Formats: sequence, C-alpha cells, structure tokens
Amino acid sequence: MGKGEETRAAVLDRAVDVARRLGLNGLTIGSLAEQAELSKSGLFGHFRSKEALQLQVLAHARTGFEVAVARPALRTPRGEPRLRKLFDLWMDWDALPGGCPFVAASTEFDDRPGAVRERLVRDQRDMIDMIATVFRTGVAEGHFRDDADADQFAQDMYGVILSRHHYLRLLDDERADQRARHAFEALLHAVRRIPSD
Amino acid sequence: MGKGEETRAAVLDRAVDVARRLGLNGLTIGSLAEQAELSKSGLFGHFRSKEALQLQVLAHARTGFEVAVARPALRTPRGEPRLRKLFDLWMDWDALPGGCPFVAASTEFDDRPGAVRERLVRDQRDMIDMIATVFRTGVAEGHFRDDADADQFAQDMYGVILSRHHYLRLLDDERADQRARHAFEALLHAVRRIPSD
DNA sequence: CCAAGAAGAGCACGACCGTGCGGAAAGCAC
DNA sequence: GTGCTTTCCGCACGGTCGTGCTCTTCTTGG
Repeated sequence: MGKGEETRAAVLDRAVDVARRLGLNGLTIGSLAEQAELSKSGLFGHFRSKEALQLQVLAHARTGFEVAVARPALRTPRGEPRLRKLFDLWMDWDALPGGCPFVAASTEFDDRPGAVRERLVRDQRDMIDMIATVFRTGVAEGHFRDDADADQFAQDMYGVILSRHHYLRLLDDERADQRARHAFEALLHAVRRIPSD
Repeated sequence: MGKGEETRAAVLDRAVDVARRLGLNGLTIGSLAEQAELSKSGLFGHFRSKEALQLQVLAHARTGFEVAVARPALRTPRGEPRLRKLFDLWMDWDALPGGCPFVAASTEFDDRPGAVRERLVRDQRDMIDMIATVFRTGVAEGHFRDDADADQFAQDMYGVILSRHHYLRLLDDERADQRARHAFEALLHAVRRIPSD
C-alpha cells in the first residue's frame, strides 16, 4: 500500500466517525482536514469532489459493517443462531459512538436525489436483504415456520433496531436495549416452528 | 392577528415543509427568504437568530402534530379504537411530503448539544409518551392485558413507524405500508386480553 | 387622517464553504 | 543516487452562510 492509499484510508476512518455524528453533510472538508492534520487542498486532492468523498465514506462504512456484522454473523451456524448473532452484532454496530452512519445518512438523503442517495439505497437494501436471507435459511433449517414472510420479518427487525437507535441516542433511555431485545424475542417467538409456552 | 404574526406564520409553514425534506440544518435563511418572497434581512428580523428560527419551527411542527394526530385521536373512544386511530393518523402524518420533521431532526441533533436538541427531546418524549398513555387507558378499559408493559409497546410501535418511514422514503418500497399495518396488528394481538386464534 | 411604531429592503461584514492552481517536498523505481 | 511521480502545502477564487446596520414603506390606533 503506497503512501497515498495509507493516508486516504486514515482520512476515511476519521470521516466515517464524523459522518456517524454529524451526517454526510455535516462532514465538511475544512474540519476533516483539521482532524486529519492535513491542509484543505491536500486532503481535497485525494477525493476530487465532495460528492466523491461522500461516496467513499459510504463505501468505507459498508466495509466496516461487513467486517463487524455481516461476516461474523455468516460464520455462525445457520438458522436461529445466525439470526440472533446478526441482531446482536447489529446492535453493537449501532451502539458505536455516533450510531450507525447509514441511519444518519438515510434521513439526510431520502429527499436529495443524486449519486449519494442511489449508493445509499443500494447499501441499505443489501443490509436489509441480508436479514431476509438469513431468515430464509432459518426456514430451510426448519427453525421457522415456512409460511413466515421473510421481508416482513426484515422490516420488523429493522424497526426494532431503529426505535432502539432513537431511544438510545436522542432520549438517552437506558432501558432501550432491554426493550429492543425483548421485542426481538417476541418477533422470534411469533415465527418459530412450534410455538410453545 | 397583526401583519407580523401573519407573515411569520406563513414563513413557518414553509419552513416546516423544508425541514421535513432537508432537516433543520438544510433549512437556510437565504433559501427560506426566497421561498417566502422576502428579503433575507426582512425574514431574519422575525426570528432573531437561526437557533430561534429552528426552535419556532419545532414548535410549529408540534402544533401541526397535535392538530393532525394527537387531538383527533383523543376524540376517539378510549382503548383499542383510540390506539388504532393514533397509529393510523401517525402513519398519515409521516406520509406527508418529506415525512415527519421530528424524525429528520432527531438524527440531525442527537449528537449536537444545545437548546434545539433539548426542545426536540422534550417533544419526542411527549409524542412517544402519548402512545404509552393511550395504551394504559386501553388496559384500564380491559382491552389489553394488565401485565402488558406500556413503555415496551410504545417503543415497539414507534419502531413500526420508523421502519416504515425508512422503507417508504429511502427504499421506495410500496409494500412498506402493508407490512407496517401487519406489524401493528401483531403487536395488538400480543397484548390483547384474551389471546384467541 | 396623522403620527408612532412595526415590517421589510438594501447593503455590508467576516467566516466558512467547495474547488483549482503552482510550487515544494517527499516517496519511489532503476 | 538520480530522476520521475506522487503527495501535500500556500494561496486565492467565487459563493453562501448567519448576522447587523440604516433607511424606506406600510400598518394601525387614536
């Protein structure tokens, strides 16, 4: 890895941190340069426009998600264990300082057409589709009822994550975690093969 | 109502629209003045700072929520009917162009301390507490199990609203509504007095 | 209808934004 | 170690931001 790639990666690390807290618009070139201890133009040279920077921040964040959430989950046994692991890791990922950067970016760009929005839609769709896919393998394993709707489950589970995100970050409610886990258990209970208890 | 109040209200109407789409930061004085057909300084005179403008936008949006959601819901018979009405109206409110302005503002300000954030926390807490309160009257009416946790229900229901918000606005998924209603029915089913079926 | 006061326009300010250029300094291949 | 290439800085630009001043125009109470 040449010098260029090295500093670019370091800058992107900082940039994702900022994007978590302030979003992709709050991410300004001047302040980012300051944090990275580079001159504004020095930093700018690595990305040829602000939009390109935002796109690379998204790509970098996506890689982080894959490393911290997706891949470890997929290394867990198929079915319910994998789904649980996915949920747990996702919660951890969203509990990093600033929260999930995709959540912040989503509300920022849901009404701003352009390349950033398109990229964001793709990433979010992939992330959410992953829930549905993992759920379907759970059906195939016989853990979940085979008349259960995987897309319904994905939307429900993402709702649990999102409300916990808001409760935790805006309302500072320390019981948010516990309630989110309770809600997830209820979702699982509703789709289990042989509902007991 | 004097002339001042009149134009200020008109400006705030436009401002809430903008805040729905672009958030409270995307809301810029110059562009707002343009839309309101006022000079920048003419508009600025009504609010003595940008922060004051943002606070008044929040207050205006809250009034809108009360008129469109809270009050009509409270005019509906207590218990499950009222809770259903609350959910339906909330969904309509969030389906207005740009979506619920509080959702946009929440992710923007969850990491920006200050008066705006504090006001936002108060408003959001009130809105969500309303769910719990309506739910509790449903328990008192005998519609819901009296061992059901109202705060848990509130967080769950808000999650349904939030995930629908994302699916609808970012992902353009037209089945989001249907799934949200299905999820709400499932929530109701789980807390009903005598679980049947 | 007239005067006091409010509402709004015009203009300017310092700060920061994203962006570009030219030169210095560092990294790197041979 | 020399020479080319990449990396980075200094500086400047046009534009927009929030804010404040002064001055004109309108509204409104008596």
